[in-house]
Amino acid sequence: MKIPAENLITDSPVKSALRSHHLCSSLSGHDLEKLAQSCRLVKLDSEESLFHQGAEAQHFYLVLSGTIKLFRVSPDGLTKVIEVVRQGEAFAEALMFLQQKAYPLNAEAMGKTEVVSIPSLLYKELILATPECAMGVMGNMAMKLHRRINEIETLTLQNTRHRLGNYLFGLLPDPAATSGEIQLPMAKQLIASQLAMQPETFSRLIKEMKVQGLISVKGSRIEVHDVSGLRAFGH
Amino acid sequence: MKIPAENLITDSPVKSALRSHHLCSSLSGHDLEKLAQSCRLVKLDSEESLFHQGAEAQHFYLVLSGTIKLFRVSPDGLTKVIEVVRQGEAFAEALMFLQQKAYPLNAEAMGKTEVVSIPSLLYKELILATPECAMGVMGNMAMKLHRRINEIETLTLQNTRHRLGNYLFGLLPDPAATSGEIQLPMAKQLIASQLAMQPETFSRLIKEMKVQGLISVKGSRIEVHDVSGLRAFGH
DNA sequence: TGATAGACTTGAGAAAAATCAATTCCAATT
DNA sequence: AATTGGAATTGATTTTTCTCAAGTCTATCA
Repeated sequence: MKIPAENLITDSPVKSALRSHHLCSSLSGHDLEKLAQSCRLVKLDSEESLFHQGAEAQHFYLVLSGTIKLFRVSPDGLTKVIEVVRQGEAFAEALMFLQQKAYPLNAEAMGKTEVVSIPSLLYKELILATPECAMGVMGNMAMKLHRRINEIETLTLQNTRHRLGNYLFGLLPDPAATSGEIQLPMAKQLIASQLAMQPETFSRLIKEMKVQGLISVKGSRIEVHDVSGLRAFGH
Repeated sequence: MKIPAENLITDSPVKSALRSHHLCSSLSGHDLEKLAQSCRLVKLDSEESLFHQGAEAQHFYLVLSGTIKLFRVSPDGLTKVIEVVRQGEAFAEALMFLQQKAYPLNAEAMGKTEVVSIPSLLYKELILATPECAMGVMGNMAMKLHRRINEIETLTLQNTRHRLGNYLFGLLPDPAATSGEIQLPMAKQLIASQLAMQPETFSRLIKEMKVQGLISVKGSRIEVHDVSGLRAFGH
């Protein structure tokens, strides 16, 4: 299952984006190639429209860079934003699965944005051609769903201490051990925003953990000395 | 597509649970019947085990009532809770889709719990037999995913005002109108916990909205007078 | 090497939200 | 109609978290 280096180099951004998305990752190399050839890379300027509600839905989309706003416009001209789709996410795919023929909303770029336009019909054919592939897609979606549920559970934890403790605990390689080492997966401010707190609060809580002897920190590496203490952090 | 009343009456809890779950709702009446006949209703006492890690995975499950704890046990005996599955949710289904043969974790009831045990093999057969059905399942999963993403976005909104405003806004029948009426879908304390705030805070914020003239409240019905004000509540 | 920008940390005060403690309200039951 | 229990509201107080402002640290680049 190794991919030769030369393929990686000549890989188009479109193809590698497809490959890494959960809707396409279980396609065979051959099918992926075929699909990629029918996809188009669409570059949008800020506020440029991608499709309008009511238009025929023959494609679904994957955001390569930038952001897409999905919104509805009522008869009296007011708009409701339904969803904001960020890099790496797909949209209008539920539509395809549910056999709907027209887009029920508008899509418009927020800032310069690149999306991959994927032909729904071909995608469905390829997915359904092999049962393994269809199962693979469902499996990926099921896993994503479970992960989302966990994220939601973390966020509904009462206070910031709780959330941070829980988050760090989740990063431990072996949560059953009494100690371990964590590599933070992104900038601290980004983690803070994911956990719905300010960077300052994040920093202070980390310090508090240090003072309590639960952890020690070198840059983005965190050494956890007391796993159960970490879990209990903030009651 | 009407269901005769007598069917509804004789409907077993198992069958109606299956029907209303997104993994099964797109099965035909006939297939659903067939699947339901191969399912078992499993009643568990508190702390009773459903399956152990390493056991052969021939079923996936749907929680009818109560709660299931999914956890792993490390060599040194410490347990890590991976997920807590509540009423109405399925578990071990990702496993099935991904063709894994053994459960990678343990499942145990937290309090008296009823689950439906669904045979993976039969389910897969039925789902794959008709492309529409497979598509339907994927569509449902895609929609669920989008909904979760929205929930997460609501929860990462900075403050409680924001979250409540956003939540109420989402309940409006016509978000484009300047006013409208909302029926709260559950007890206020439950909504509060979903929005990660205390019931008292919920109550106070509702009052604040009333004072500002944005809404008026009669029990669980809320009349929204100023939709844009509601959206802007809390900046 | 020094300059610079961005990320991170720290402090102090303000604001938001939680907690604790009473009520009040409401619907179900007697 | 009175009783009761849970839900919801309200007030007072404490705690938590945010904000703003000032620094420090670190990596990169000329």
